Order: sequence, then C-alpha cells, then structure tokens
Amino acid sequence: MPRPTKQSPERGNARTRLLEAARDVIRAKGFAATSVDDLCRAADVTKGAFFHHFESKEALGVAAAEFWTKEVTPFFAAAPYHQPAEALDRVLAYVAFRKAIIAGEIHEFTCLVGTMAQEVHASAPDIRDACGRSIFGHAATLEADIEQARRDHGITTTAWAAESLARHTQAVLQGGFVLAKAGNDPDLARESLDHLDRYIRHLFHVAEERAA
Amino acid sequence: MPRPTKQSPERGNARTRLLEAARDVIRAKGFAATSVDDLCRAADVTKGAFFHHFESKEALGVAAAEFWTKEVTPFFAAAPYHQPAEALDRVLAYVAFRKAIIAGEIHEFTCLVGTMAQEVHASAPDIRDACGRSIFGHAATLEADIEQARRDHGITTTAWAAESLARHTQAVLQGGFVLAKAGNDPDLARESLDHLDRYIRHLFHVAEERAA
DNA sequence: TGCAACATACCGACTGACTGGTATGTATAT
DNA sequence: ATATACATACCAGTCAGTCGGTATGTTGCA
Repeated sequence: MPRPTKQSPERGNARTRLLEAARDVIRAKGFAATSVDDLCRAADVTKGAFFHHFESKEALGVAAAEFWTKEVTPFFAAAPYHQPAEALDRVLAYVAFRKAIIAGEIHEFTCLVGTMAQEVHASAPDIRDACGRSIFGHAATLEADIEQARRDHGITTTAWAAESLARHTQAVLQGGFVLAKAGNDPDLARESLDHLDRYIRHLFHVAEERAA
Repeated sequence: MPRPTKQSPERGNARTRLLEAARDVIRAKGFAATSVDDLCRAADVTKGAFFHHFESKEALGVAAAEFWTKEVTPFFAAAPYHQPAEALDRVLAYVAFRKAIIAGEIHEFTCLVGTMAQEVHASAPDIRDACGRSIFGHAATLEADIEQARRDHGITTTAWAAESLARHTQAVLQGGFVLAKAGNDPDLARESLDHLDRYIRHLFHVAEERAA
C-alpha cells in the first residue's frame, strides 16, 4: 500500500518504520507506557504520518501484532530445526532452537505479542485477539510434527493431544520470559526450556542423550 | 505505622485500601495504564492521601508487590496441599491446588507480580526486583518438598535440581496465565498445569493414576 | 488534670508537562 | 487533476506530583 518516499527512501516507508519502532520500543517499555510521540521519535516520522497510517494508537497495536506475525512466520519457517528426518527430532530441535535464540538483552529476545496480550487483555480486545492469533498460530505450526512423532513412537494415549503439547511449549516459553524479566536473567528462560526438553523426551520414552 | 482513623474506620486505613485497589486494578489494566486517580477512586481516598502514604507511583508499585507477597504467603502456607504424608504427594497437590484456584475472571486469578514484572522490567527496576523477590521467594517454598521427594524416590540425577524444578513450576504458571489472557480462556492455564503434573510424575517415575 | 506542642492522616485545588488525536497545508507521483 | 504521503501547529483532556490547609490523636510538662 505505501509508496516509497523521497524524504527517507533508505529506511523504508513511514508505516514500516513505525511498526519496527513499535516492535522494539513496546517490548522494552510496554504498550501503555509507549506514547505515540515515542514511536514517532524512534521511527523519525511526524505525528501526522502516524495518524495517516493508523487510525488510533490501538489500531497500531493490532498492526504491530500482525507485523510481528509476518516477521516471525518466515523466520521460523526457514529455521534449521525442520531438517531432521524424524519428526520427534524436529520437535526437540525446535526447543533447542528457541533456547539458542535467547541472546542479547531481554527486550531483544522476548515476545512482543506475549507482552502486549498480558498488558491489554482486558482493555483492548482487538489487540489481545491479534496477539492470540499470533501465539496460537505459531503453536499450530508444531502440531504436524508432534502428531507424526506420536505415530512414529506408537503413542496412543489420549491423556495429551498434539495440539495441547504445542500450546504448552508456548506457555513454557512465555513463562520463561516472565521469569527472565522478573529475575533480570536470560538463563531463567533457558532453564525452563531444559525442563520442556526433558518433558517431551519423557513423553516419547527417549533417553536424554539422544541428539536433538 | 498508620494509626486507625475516625474518618473511615470501617474500611481499614487509606494505605491498605490503596494497596488492595492496586492489587485489583493493576491486574486488570496493567501498571502503566492504571492512573493514580484510578487507584484513589477505587480506594475512595484523595490524592493527598495517596501521596501521604506513597512517595511516588513507582513506590506504590513496590509496596503493592510486597503487599501481594504478604497476602499470598500465609494463603499458601495454610493451603491443604501440605497435608499429604509423602513429599511427592505434597508437590503434586501443590500443582493440583494451583489448578483448582483458577476460577472466575482472568484478572482475579492471575498474578500481580508476574504482570507487573513483565511490564516494568526495564523501566522500573525497583518494582521489577520486588516482583522477582515475590516470585522466587514463593518458588523457594517448594524446594524442601521437592528435595525430600528426590531422596524418597532415590533420584540422584544432577540433570535437574530441586531449586530449578521449583522455578519451572512458576514459569509454567506464569506462561499459562499469558496464554489464558491471549486466548481469553482460563482453560489454557489449566491445560499447562496438566502437563506440569505429568512432567513431575515422569521425573519421579510414578504412574499418572497416583492420587495427588 | 489541663493544656501546649507536636505528629499523623488526610483533603482537594492546583500546576506544568505530556497525552492521543485533529485540522490544515504541501510536496510528489500518476 | 487527483490521490497519496507526509509535515506542522494545535487542541482539549489527563497525567503524576505539589502545596497549604485541617482534623485528630499522642506526648510531656506543670
């Protein structure tokens, strides 16, 4: 929709710059504490540009969640955890990959949509739902491999379903992020992924030494 | 410190009323989106009273986290999950208890300090640290039972420590809350606790049918 | 016992900075 | 000519925080 502009063609259009700023600033400060002016400053655009592209701050929140989805979907689709031939190995490689990309500052590796959902769940249902679609949509990308792993390993229990385990991986991730923030230590997020890895191996009756 | 007052002795003093209001309003709206006036209105006190008791909004945030700790500590200390004779049963009963108290509206059963920590982790270190003390202090109350269960069941692995598993229970809880908010469905929090229960049983090599 | 001196607990009008949002104007591409 | 993509100035409301004041209880001394 937006055309390239001559004012700052090297940095993309104002809409994209605002969404990138939202992704970065909101993860650090939260949605409510991030003002429209903060975003304009970070994106180096004026307020007129902001309200040209977004009808309201809440509309930007929805767009930011959708932008996040559009960024992470190809990122995970291209990630190396899909390579193992066996489905369970792909699931374990996913967990290992999520652990590996926990690096740098906390606001850099944590999840925009988890942060926003927790903050606005009651006051901005549109943003909350966009965040929900992002999280559960991502969880759904794990289901096929989990289902295949169940078949491969002859798992027939109805105690847990692939869909449920997929969601649980996201809960552990989000919870790890909360603890990492509360303790100001990224290792706290990694630690819970180690437990998740061990849990999944238990579910499929494989030893911990098996390579992911 | 505060003495009883004649102006409104029936509702407790202004400080306590403000902390109760903070506990309830911040869980629903988030810290940044909750204004001092919101809290004064909810607590039925004036702004003068607010700033008489709290030097700043941030100071209230710290006090609210500490108030939360002081409320939940006796609540969990008196809970029935301590009754089983065997340590592992107490740990499993804790998970079952956390699942059982997920009831009512989302903002009623979710965790104040998890919510606040996620929101202010970078902008208000004092609040973040108070939240961290609350979460990790609560986690620590589980360590003795987990350690005892390890001994009872002859678990000698160094792959996971009692301290780490205790923290992981909190991560699963916090992550479950995030998913419940994003999906606007408390069942999403309960679901992850079922996985946690199954994980712990796996770790101690006990069947799922064992009563908690 | 009485009373001055003080401390605590609150009240609510006020301030200046900042908020999300708007109105209007202009440059550029088609 | 018209639509898009901005820019600038501005607005009314809200924000955290301040300040002078009052009501009520406590302390210590005569």
